[in-house]
Amino acid sequence: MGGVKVDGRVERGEQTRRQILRRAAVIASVEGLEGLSIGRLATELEISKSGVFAHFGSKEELQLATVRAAARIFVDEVITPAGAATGLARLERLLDGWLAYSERRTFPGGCFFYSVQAEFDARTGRVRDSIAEFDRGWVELIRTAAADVPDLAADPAQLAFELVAYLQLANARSVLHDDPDVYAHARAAVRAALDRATRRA
Amino acid sequence: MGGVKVDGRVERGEQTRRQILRRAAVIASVEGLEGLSIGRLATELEISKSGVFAHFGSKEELQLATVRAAARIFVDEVITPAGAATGLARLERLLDGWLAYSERRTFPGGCFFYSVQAEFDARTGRVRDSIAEFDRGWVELIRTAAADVPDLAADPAQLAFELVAYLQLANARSVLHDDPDVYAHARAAVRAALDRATRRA
DNA sequence: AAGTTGTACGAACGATCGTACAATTAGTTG
DNA sequence: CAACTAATTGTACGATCGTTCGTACAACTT
Repeated sequence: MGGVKVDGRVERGEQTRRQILRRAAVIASVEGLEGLSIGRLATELEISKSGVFAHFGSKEELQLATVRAAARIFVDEVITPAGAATGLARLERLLDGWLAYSERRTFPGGCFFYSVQAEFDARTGRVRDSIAEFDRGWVELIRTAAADVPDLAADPAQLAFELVAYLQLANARSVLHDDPDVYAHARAAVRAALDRATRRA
Repeated sequence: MGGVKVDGRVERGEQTRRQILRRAAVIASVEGLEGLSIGRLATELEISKSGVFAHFGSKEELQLATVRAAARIFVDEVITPAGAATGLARLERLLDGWLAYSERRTFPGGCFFYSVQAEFDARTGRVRDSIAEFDRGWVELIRTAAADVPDLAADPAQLAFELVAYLQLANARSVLHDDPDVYAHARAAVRAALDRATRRA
């Protein structure tokens, strides 16, 4: 497809940009999107500070681009692997995929979005808005997946709330206490909730 | 008693200190404990920057004192009101008390500890340790209260995990989306979980 | 009264923050 | 080759950060 125009300069620039954003997402999952600084990013990547800055034009744009980059990683690691499954299988694969994504520390600070949500939830501005929108989409995805389970004996929205709660707390407590065992609690809670919601009357 | 020694200077100092910490907890629930700056604190309270600093000697000590101050508020608003209740009533009062504490925005950024946990969970140091210890104590309190429910038909640790998960997600989503309705989801989830765990075989 | 203690202050420190802009380098064209 | 363009750099700025220091003053002790 139209990949004929290959300007080596632009290509290199985009690669640098990807490299910056990858590192930015890693840092932000630990230090937050405010703790993420352009100077530190430059030092760690051995790029000039102005070189980093030029790619985004402002810190807010860097933060927004970092959120988008993390969202792509999230989709690749959690949503895409669920593939074309339907019904209960799809819901299970999404939940299992999320727990695995959190547990394997795709981001060193645990789930990127858990970190930045808590950081920006009480603020205003475009960064908060983009984070909130992503969260809405994720919960809506789980709710829809739940609603697509045949003969569901529960309110999909209520079930989605409970399921997402288990995932979030497992991530939070595992990071805070260096305790991998909480994932077992989360998996047990997920299994029990799905059993309840799918057992035939 | 023994409150006979009343050094007016010390008294005034302690009042200033309390005033600083009250504001610090409010700010930190929105901006985080790192976003909390001594200069801003001084400006808002109309105290000199060095005056604020002198009370703590370092930013880390200010952060630690802020965590302790927030912990006292949390105890006053959530744990003390549960009073001397026992069994299921105690567990219910703790959970309801927490949801009310979050919902009424005792701290403008929602639960103080949710905010700072997410901020410090992947870091190291005394601030993170004190936050982690507080969280351990809270979950342990819920687990113990659950274990004290007569004829409990569930593993207390597992039940505590699920209950705390509902509380945390309600707080998180209500702040992020300015949506008070999530508390209804949390209350329904809590009620259902307690019903399940206490219905007689 | 004189001396001591504790709080609060103002000024300044070096470091780092985000940002601006001109100069430079590397790659693409004619 | 020169002309052009896009990515990157160096230098500098004003602001703010946490921190240090010497000082002022009120309140306590003797």
